[in-house]
Order: sequence, then structure tokens, then C-alpha cells
Amino acid sequence: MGTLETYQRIWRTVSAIPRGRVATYGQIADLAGLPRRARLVGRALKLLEDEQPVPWYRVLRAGGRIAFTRGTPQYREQRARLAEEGVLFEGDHIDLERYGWSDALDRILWGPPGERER
DNA sequence: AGCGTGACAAGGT
DNA sequence: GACCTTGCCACGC
Repeated sequence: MGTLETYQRIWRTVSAIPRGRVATYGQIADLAGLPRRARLVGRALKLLEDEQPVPWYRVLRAGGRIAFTRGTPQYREQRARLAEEGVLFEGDHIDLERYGWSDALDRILWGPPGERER
């Protein structure tokens, strides 16, 4: 598998995170079929062009923390984008139990694939 | 062909 | 909490 295809695979997986939910780098790697390759997910997101509509801000570090250093413009932008979707912080992190994405949760909320509305 | 670096993670001290 | 170690690997020098 070429590296470009790997990045595209990661981007597609990130694009599947529903609005108002978040996932971790490691989780995205697993879901993309790339276990233990969380670093590559970070690299893939860094390489995103502005034109690509990939919700990079829904990806967090383990523990629900933002990867960027606090106080940087990127940190603030990510936090603002999440707030706009109703994802609230508890201090410096997000409660993954509450906002974390899982396929199982998707099924509970919206039913099995194919039976989803809207 | 090394070697350091990095939007990471998990386990340990 | 703050580090440290190990695993991971694409990239740039």
C-alpha cells in the first residue's frame, strides 16, 4: 500500500466522525486498519489542504486532550470549532465517555446503516 | 545510510 | 501531576 493511499484512508475515516462527536488518534488508526500507527494519523491531518472538507478538529489525543499546545491559534481554532458543535470541555479536556465516537453508539442513535434518516 | 523529529499511545516510575 | 521508555514510521536532512 502506497503512502498516499494510506493518507486517503485516514482522511476518509476522519470524515466519518459525526458532527458533535470526537475520536482519538489511536482510534482513527485502528478504524482505518492501521493499529499502533497513531502518529501517522497526526501526519495525515497536518498534510490536509484547506480545500479538503475533513473534520480534523474532531480528532483528539488520548484522554480527550487537544494535541496542539495551549494558547496557540490552532488550539483556539480547534476548541472554537468543537464548541460550535456543542462539544464542551471540562477544563483542558473533553469527556470521551460523553462525546467519544463509536460505531455502537451510532447504531443506538441512528439505527443500523441503511436505515438511517436525514 | 543514518539520525532527529513529530497534530501519538501505553505503560511505568 | 511530571517525566521516561518503548513501540511506531514517514520525512527531511
